[in-house]
Amino acid sequence: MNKFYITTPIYYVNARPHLGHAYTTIACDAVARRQRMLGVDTFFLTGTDEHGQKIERAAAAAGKSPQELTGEVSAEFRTLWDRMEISYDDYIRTTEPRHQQGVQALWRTIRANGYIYKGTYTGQYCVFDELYVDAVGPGAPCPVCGRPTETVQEENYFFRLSDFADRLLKLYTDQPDFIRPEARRNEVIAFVRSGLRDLSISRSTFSWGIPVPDDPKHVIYVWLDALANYITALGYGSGDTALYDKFWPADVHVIGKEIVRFHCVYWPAFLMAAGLPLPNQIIAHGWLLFEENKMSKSRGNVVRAETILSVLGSDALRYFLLRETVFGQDGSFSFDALVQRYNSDLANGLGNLASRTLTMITRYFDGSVPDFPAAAFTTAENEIREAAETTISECNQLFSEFKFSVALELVWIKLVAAVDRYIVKNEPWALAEKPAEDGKSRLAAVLYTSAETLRIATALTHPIIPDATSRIWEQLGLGEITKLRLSELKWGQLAPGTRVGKVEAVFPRADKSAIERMQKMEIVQNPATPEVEIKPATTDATVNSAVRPPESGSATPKDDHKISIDDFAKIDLRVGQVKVAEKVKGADKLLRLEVDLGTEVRQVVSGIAGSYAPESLIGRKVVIVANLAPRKLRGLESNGMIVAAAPENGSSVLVSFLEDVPVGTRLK
RNA sequence: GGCGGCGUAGCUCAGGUGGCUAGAGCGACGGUCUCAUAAUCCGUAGGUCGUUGGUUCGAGUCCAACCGCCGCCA
Repeated sequence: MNKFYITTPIYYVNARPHLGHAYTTIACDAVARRQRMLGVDTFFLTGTDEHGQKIERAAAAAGKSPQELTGEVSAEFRTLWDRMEISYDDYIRTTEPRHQQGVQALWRTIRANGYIYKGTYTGQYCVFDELYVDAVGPGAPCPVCGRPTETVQEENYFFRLSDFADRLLKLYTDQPDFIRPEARRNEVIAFVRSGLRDLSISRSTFSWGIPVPDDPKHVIYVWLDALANYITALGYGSGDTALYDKFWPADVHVIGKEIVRFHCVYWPAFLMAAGLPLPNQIIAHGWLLFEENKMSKSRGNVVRAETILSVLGSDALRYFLLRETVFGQDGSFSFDALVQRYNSDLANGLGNLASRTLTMITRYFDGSVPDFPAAAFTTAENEIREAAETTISECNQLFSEFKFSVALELVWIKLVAAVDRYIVKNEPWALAEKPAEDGKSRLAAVLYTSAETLRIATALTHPIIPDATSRIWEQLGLGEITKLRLSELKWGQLAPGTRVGKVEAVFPRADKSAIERMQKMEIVQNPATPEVEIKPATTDATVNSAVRPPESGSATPKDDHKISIDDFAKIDLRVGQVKVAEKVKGADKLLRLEVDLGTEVRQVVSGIAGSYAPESLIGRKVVIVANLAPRKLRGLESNGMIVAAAPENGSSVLVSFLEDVPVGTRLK
């Protein structure tokens, strides 16, 4: 069957799209585009994951309905993909009826096969990770994210994951390429070998999700919901399963390394339980680090793709991400490296080669690809030709292994740089001066060889840099590049007599100001430094350094703003525990809290109602400025204040501890 | 703590089963051409191959310990 089905994860809409999302999606797009160019019937799916308690709460905090919030963010993702020339064939949202219907059908099938039962769970739950947490007591932090967990007791449906350990291990053995890279595969095998417990697959403590069939008090666990998108988008569980019949199982699910377990353990088990075919491969890439640090919302160092798009264009971003990083390993991003790559590889490399080659054809042959006698094709030409032919076949292999960086490097070394060298050695401008007829035919051979190599390099890189290569293709006089069949690409297909178009730079050089412009845009649009809401005068470097991202530019504290340790010691920061929390009537943003400081219980009024529901705070350990002068807010006396980070989007994030700390402990 | 991985030129990385003078790309420095986007091309840069011991005629390449970094352990 000549088909290819590739997927990105569906992105969780609790965060705005950033470079990490772009990275996954670009890699999939490059592969999908290449498959289409090979003539394979290709289906490329992406979408958004929109259910769960986290979304429900985020929406409440933003004063929106979950539908409004998810609609907005989902649209943002889609807009970004369009700007990045992502050629997805379908975009699924888990809130769509077609998905809900498919998920419920999947549930029913698994249940009918006897793999779902009802049980009770008591313990800690991390809302952020949508995760039940074992082996920690009440109030303990989530081992994954460090956020406080909540104690819950609920009746749930469970999935008999424990039945699948043997079948999963057999799968990993029989299909060694099922999980890649190798390191991830080994981790998964170790995990499964250590024993599988049944998995809770329903929630009854919130309602933003897909109802469990025949028991609508429960909603289906977000991961079962989300993973199913890979089949519901194809029509599984609907009246029209034509796409499903044609494209399932997927050829490859591309994911980030943080969700390996869900895709390599749970998903195959769900499919086995439902009696459905398994995907052929799951490939996990690494993280994109920003100047050595993990990009994350809480660090405030998330880089938005839009910034790069607006300054350098989509090809620059696509090229950089796939060239600079080794797929599977963590990669690092910086504006500096981006601009350097752009200039050295794209502007000075491919762009300049196109420019000089086409200009010479225009100048010396009146804009028409020259013909030449066979005798003019010498050893030098033959070397280039052979390099082009081997590169074509090696690219096939490298792309199929997701080795984008190697493939691109190869094209640049074997084709782009080789032709630049070839041109200088053969000096077409000098040949053009020669009056003799042999000079003319050599000139023709040199320019034909250059143009033909340019054509092949353009064809091979089109899946990665679609925009510029389309334009080079047109300038070569070849029309629509999408009509090209990569499977038939070979040397000599450039027809003499082809009229080249108007020569225009496809990658204009970027100057240093590009870096500054991008940095400035990030700082304005993505206020990187959450300010610690103590008091302006106490924004001391020692307090702030923990949350200050590197290179936050203008935020560097000036010496004359520094304070002494004595100044800092004036602030009495203490650990307290919230005993009572309630809304202050008539005030949207205020909560009245009673906080136990060990020696006394204080009343504190805090403007965090937009970010936290009162009930979610009870029992939580917080940091209190204990010696703040009392102040009246809405008639209530506030004795102290709660320390929270205050990102500029208006929400607040309370300071908390990863380890347990006794109430009353002084911070210093 | 258990299991696994990594540490090679300023930067990013190659270096199956041990053996020519340890490589590539980028950057830096010097030079050149002029078709081209102040692009190209040529040359140079002399890196304890994390540390310390082993095995061996010979070790980035095998073994051990140690240091540092990272991943997985619901």
